[in-house]
This record gives sequence, C-alpha cells and structure tokens, in this order.
Amino acid sequence: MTSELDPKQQYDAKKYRTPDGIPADIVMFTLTRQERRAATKSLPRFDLKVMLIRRKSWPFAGAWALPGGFSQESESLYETARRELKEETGVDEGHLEYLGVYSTPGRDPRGWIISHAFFALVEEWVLEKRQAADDAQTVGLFTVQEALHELELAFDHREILQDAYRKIQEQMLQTTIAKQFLPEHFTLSELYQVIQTVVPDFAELNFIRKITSTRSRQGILEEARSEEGVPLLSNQYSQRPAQLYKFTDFTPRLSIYT
Amino acid sequence: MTSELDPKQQYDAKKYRTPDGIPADIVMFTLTRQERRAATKSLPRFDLKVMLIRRKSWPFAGAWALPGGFSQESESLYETARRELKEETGVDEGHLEYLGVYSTPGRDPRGWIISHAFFALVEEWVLEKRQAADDAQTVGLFTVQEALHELELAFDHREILQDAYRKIQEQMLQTTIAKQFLPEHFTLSELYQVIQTVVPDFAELNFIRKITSTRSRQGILEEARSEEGVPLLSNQYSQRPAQLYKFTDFTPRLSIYT
DNA sequence: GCAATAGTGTCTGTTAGACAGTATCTA
DNA sequence: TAGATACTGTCTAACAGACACTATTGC
Repeated sequence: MTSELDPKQQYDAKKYRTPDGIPADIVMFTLTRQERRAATKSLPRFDLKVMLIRRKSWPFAGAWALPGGFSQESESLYETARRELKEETGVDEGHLEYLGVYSTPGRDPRGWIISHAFFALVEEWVLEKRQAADDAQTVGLFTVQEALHELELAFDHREILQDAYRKIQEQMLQTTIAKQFLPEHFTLSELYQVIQTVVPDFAELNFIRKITSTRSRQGILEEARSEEGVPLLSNQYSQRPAQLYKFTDFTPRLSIYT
Repeated sequence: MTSELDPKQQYDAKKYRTPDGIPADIVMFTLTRQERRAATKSLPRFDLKVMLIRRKSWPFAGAWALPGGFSQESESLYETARRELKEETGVDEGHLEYLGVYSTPGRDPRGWIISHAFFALVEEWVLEKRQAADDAQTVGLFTVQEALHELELAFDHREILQDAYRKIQEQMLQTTIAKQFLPEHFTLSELYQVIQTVVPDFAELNFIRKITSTRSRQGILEEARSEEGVPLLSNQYSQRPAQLYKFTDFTPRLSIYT
C-alpha cells in the first residue's frame, strides 16, 4: 500500500520490477462520404472507418495495428497521444479522448507493456492524405466491420477497437460529438445520417420534428442565421433547400429514472 | 511509433527510460445511514463517504491519500485494484470500476509514476470495520464535501476524487449502480434517497408513479414477490407497509436525440 | 413531370408536472 | 390520535409514434 511503505522503499521504487514501456495507441475514426449516383441530388453514403498500420517487424509482423507510440517522462499520456496523432496525421487538433488501459499480462511479447488507448475523430481528407503519402500496403482505412471481423490485428487491438466502437456509439447518442463529423452548419438530414452511420439501429421517424419542436430538447441545436437574421439554407443534398443548424454548447443530463 | 521501430529497438525496450512504478489508487465510496430521531419510524439520513488513509512518510507525510498500491507484472491493473481493495477492506467482491489514468509529469515527487484510479462501492460495515481495526488517526471516513474542501490531500488525489465524484453521479443516473447501495429488495423511497444522496439536485415529485406506471421505464425495476406470488412489503421505515422492488438486469439506452 | 429531400397535418395514446387527497400503521 | 411514509386522483399541457400529405426545385 502506497501509504504504508517505509521511507526507504518509497525513495527507491526502482528496486521493484517496473514496466518496460507505456505506449498510447490511438483508434482514429473518420467518416467517409461517397456520392451515390442518383437522378437528382441526394445524400451521400457514409461509412465509419478506422485507420490501421501494417506492422513491419516482430512481434505480429504483417498484422494490422493501431498507430501509437511510447510515452516519455516529460509528457502526460494525453500529450503522448496528441503527439502521436500529430506524427501520424499532421494535424494537431480535433477530438481526442481517453478510452482505457490495457494491461493483461502477456498482451505484448516484448515485455511488461501497459498500453493506453485513445480514440480520435479526424476529417476524411486527413487520413486520405496520410494514406496517399505512404503505401496502401502500409496504411489502411477500413470500415469498423472489416477491421473487427476480417483482419488479423496485432496485440489486443481487436479488443481495443471493439471497446472504442462501443464508446463512440455511446458518445454519439449521449453527447454532441456528432459535431466532429459535421461542418459548422449542417442540415438535419446530415445529422441524422451521421448518427445512423455510427449507430445503425438508431431510428427516429419524426427526427426533424422532435429536434426542432420539443421543448425538452431545445438548446441542443439552433438555427443558423446570417448576420441580418435571415435563416441560412442549403440545397447541397436536395432540390428543396433545407434549413441549416448548428450545435450549441449545451448537453442535457440524461437519466434512466426521469 | 510502435509499428515503425526496428526489431532491435523493439527487443530492447529497456534502453528507453521507463516509468518507476504503476500504482492503482482506489476511491472507496460508501453510503452511511444515520437514524433520525423522530416520533415514529422514518427514513434514515444518508451520506456519501469516502475512505482515506493518512500518509506516514515522505512525500506528503501527514496528508490524507487514497488507498492504493503498485501493480505487479503478473497482474492486470484491474487485478491490482481488486487485490488492494481486498487488502484494505478484507472483501473481495463488490463494484469496482476503472476511472482513469493520471500521468501529469511531476505528479509524484518519487519519480515517473503513472497512477490508475478506480472507484469501489462498498458496504458501510466494511469500512467501519477497517476503521475500527486501525486508528482513527490513520484511517478516515469523510463525506465527499469534507474530503474535497477541508482536507489536505496528497499527490493529485483531489483531482482524482473530483473525477470520481462526477463519475459516480453520472453512473447513478445512467446505470443501475444504485443497487450497490441497496439490499436486494428495497422500497422506492429508499431508492429515491440513495439517488438524492449521490446526486443532490435530483428531484422528481412523482418518482413513485413514474417508475411504476410509465411503460417506457418498465423493465428497470420489478416488484418483489414471495414464491407464492404474494407482493412483499416492508414497514422498516414507515408505519404503512411499502411495496418492495428489485432491479432487473435491464438498462435502457439513453440518447439526447430521442 | 419525376425524383429526391424537406418538411407539415393529424390522430391516438402516453407521459410530465403540479398538487391535493386518501391509506396504513404504530408509538 | 398524531405523525410519518405510502401511495392514488385529477387536471392540463406536452410528447411519442405512426403515417399520410404537401413543398421545393433541378434535371
């Protein structure tokens, strides 16, 4: 117990066996958009994808792995993850969130290596640029389903990816992270598509009305207006122009009892 | 990047500086009950308390700290936390959940020490027994408010406690952890008191009716019945017997959009 | 006019929220 | 019978869910 070691022991923690490394691994999600060929304008098809890197060397040479790297003494783990995200993608902003710790003995054949998983939400072009710079053999962008069920993943990265997928689904419904996958102003159909892409069994027939006209949910979104107060519309995805919305900074508190 | 180290480097991770220790610290919550003196039977007053240990030696000698201890190579961090919980309280079951990692450089003057916080929900008698075995000078049971605002806490344990408090409040509303603070069968007033103790600004005037007679929430609770199907009642806290309930294993999915 | 998205109308049954009122039991 | 908890009644406004219907505009 920390509090009951004698002073000698506390000074010399190195007398114990200590870990061989503390990496941060990052699940980088992105939402890709593919135009559908249709008679008129239509919403693109979305896919939730994850970036993986093919390992070159032992262990798990040839398998796909989450990008990541070891933490240094001078930085917190969040800073490690930020740094790795920057190194991998070139961007130093965007949503980055802690996921959890993976410490099962034997998870890494190189030694006692405790990994911290993060997940990031990055824009499509970022990962595509990264992929273009390298070989498609080296960097891959896969749908979550492919990555989970069709690829050989290194270490316990399948478990990490599974946890990350569960977490992003939860967050998509309970927070406003959807904004990470949308431009500042967006239509309600776009928002609905984003939610459905991440959480396929999310279904709301009266989505538009529920968002716009129920008092208890007012405050999550607000209409986008020009400086003169004129409502902003978009006909990017439809013939009929649609009202644009933006997120406020309000997130309601959820409860199973209310 | 993990995947781009050459084989030599990967074999000898020890050539890098590695952490001096990876402890698990545990925020042990309990709910204490104090009978109120009243003319007739009445509900007890509840308090959410946390167990702290007074440090004997450098660093932070004399300050209060979360119980915890260093992880070993042969165990996962969850197992470390379980083991510490057992060592501190004598019980090897009960709710134990991961909270997060604390790795700000300099957080521990002893060296590069990355701490993993857990929180546990234990029964009142467990901590009282522990406290009786030691000195009140050594082991303390404080309300969260006291611990956060009136005590000198070691390391970054105030931040950890603050995070744990936020998390338990969220969990209390969004999951069924309330069951950890209740007997198997309980009255709705008891449940309401438990929720309110952890989340003081939770207020529902029609709590009983909302829980029992709204279809969308059916499934969280069910009436406790004897084997013959007779509803079980309790008059422990009231003259008029109250229906007993128990949790099912169902937890609804929450969403800000529905 | 057709195709596609963007909404609105309408109906029924359920729920929220406020608050008054009744029920039950024992000290 | 007083005091405490345990409910139930009642009313209004809001909401959910289903589905039909209208609106807009480029092609």
